[in-house]
Amino acid sequence: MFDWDDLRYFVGVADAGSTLKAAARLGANQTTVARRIAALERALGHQLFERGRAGYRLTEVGQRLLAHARPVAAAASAFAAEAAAARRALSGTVRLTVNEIYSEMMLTPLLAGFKAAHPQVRLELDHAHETRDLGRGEADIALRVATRIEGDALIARRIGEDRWTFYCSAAYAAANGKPRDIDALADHPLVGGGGPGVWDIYGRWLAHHAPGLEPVTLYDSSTGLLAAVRAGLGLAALPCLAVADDPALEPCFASGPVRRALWIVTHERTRQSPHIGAAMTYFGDALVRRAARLGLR
Amino acid sequence: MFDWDDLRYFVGVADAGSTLKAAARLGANQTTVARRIAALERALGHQLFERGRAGYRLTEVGQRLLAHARPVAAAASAFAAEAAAARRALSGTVRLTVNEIYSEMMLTPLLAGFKAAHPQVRLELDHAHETRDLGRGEADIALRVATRIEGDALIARRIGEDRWTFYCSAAYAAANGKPRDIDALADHPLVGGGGPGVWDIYGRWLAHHAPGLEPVTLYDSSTGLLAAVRAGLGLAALPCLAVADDPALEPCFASGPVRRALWIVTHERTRQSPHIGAAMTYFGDALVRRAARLGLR
DNA sequence: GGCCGGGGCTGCAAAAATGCAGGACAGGTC
DNA sequence: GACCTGTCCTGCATTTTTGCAGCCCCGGCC
Repeated sequence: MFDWDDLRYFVGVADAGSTLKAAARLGANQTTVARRIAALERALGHQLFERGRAGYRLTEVGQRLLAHARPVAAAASAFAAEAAAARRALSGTVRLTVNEIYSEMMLTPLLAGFKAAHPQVRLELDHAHETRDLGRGEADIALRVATRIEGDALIARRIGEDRWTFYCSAAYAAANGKPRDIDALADHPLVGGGGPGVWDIYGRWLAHHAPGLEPVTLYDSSTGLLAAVRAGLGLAALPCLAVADDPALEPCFASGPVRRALWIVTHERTRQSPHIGAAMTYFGDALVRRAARLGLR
Repeated sequence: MFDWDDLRYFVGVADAGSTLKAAARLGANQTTVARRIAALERALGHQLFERGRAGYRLTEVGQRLLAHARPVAAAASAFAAEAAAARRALSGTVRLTVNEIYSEMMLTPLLAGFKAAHPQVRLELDHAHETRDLGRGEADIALRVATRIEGDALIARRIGEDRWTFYCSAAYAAANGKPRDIDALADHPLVGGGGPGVWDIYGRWLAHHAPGLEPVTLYDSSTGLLAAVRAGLGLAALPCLAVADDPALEPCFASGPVRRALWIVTHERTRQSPHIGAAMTYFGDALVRRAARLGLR
């Protein structure tokens, strides 16, 4: 019987294209990766990869077997996520996943209050770009933008509408004035990027409504994007819920009708845990109040 | 990250109940099994088992995680089956799974002819009691009893009806006479068993139609059951398709109306392979002819 | 044409996993 | 009460795996 752990290397090398890159990603040594692959090939009786100077390329058999190795990898990572979730549940930790652009302005000010109200709960903020699977236990609570939340056993509470508006810094507005509509946008420099989750929405809107316009700079993080706008580098479309009360920013004009809303979401199974329930209530209440204050119900 | 291979030991110990039994089943040393479990617990940060004098008992967390470990094990064994199927395809091997009671009389006489017609094909006969999953590549061709074949991409060819009749040996009939119907059955000794697949059908029929009757002997294999009937030990219900042309056996009376049929089945994906196609045609044709000869269309 | 970087392979020493033998212990059995 | 049997754990020698340090090869670039 082959070593199940070798499937990790199999998938890793197939995805990375070389044992060197795979080793870096898997946190192992190139030699080890090459040897695990060789061992797996010996055990299975198949050559999985074609060795070339350019790297490891899947053989036909390898390709076919890879399709069956992926489910193993998926199941193994689901197992790991479940173990992590159980560990959090036992240690009173709550993992909250949220795009960082919403995190800084909306969540950070609430953390001290939450800590004071629930001193025994440890909070982990997860700003990963990927969407976490709550059903799998990859996170306990998520802040999500969607028209509505779909999922087997997800419990979602609506925070408020997710309106986006073009913003510039107060200093920029004083020096250059503010555009009043899309057509005036061409006379102002645009700052783009913000990472997936922001640029997905913002960039797609730009491409659709103002096809000629190119941002002068692209940031890969939303903190960078925000900092650039605050520093007066130019304009960017930003979610009102997150930045409407930032005194350094001034709204120009709304970027269109609102279809989406921001939701706070958890999983039915994990909501029973008192820590997670407490966090849902605390952050849910506070965020709903915030949305009402900003007129974004 | 934990070692995926340790999940094999996790599931093994959970099922076996002790590291010693698990080690025997997994073909490893008890010490190794215990140490792999300890390593997994360390990596996951959870105690999976309660150690006691009587063996390893799952903790609550262990139970919960076991439910997520099983899918990994299932995916891994599907991967192994796929690799084995690919190996067979490349080496020109065909694996045919069939209950042994059908195998001896129906298939064995055909093997020499098949070998002569297709000398390059290696044939593996699999008499396992479990049903093989053709979709997973656990076998290439199956002989199955069913009212109809259901499955995603299975190709099934009907051989003939699966009628069952009570048989005894010619010598037994000469000495004791033959029962003409169910009611006369009580005056004759019954031989039971035959392993799963035979006793499932035969035993359930007995329990339903002749509740008081107990077999004098139970065999766990169908070769044993057949040999006992041939030796004149008593009567047994047997599939006509398999034994109707056995000169040593005499039919008594049919055990009921026929709902099921015997099918030869393969998977769409594997049928493309010339070896498997050749075997399907050869055995399918020969078995259909046999069924027609015995009047069991 | 020399140089550099990505990639793979080999030899060797260190580290880890494995199997074996032995020991302990609880629960039956004669 | 002596004696199995099934179970787990520990210590030690052996085997296997791993990581590191070189070394080779090839293609692109200055």
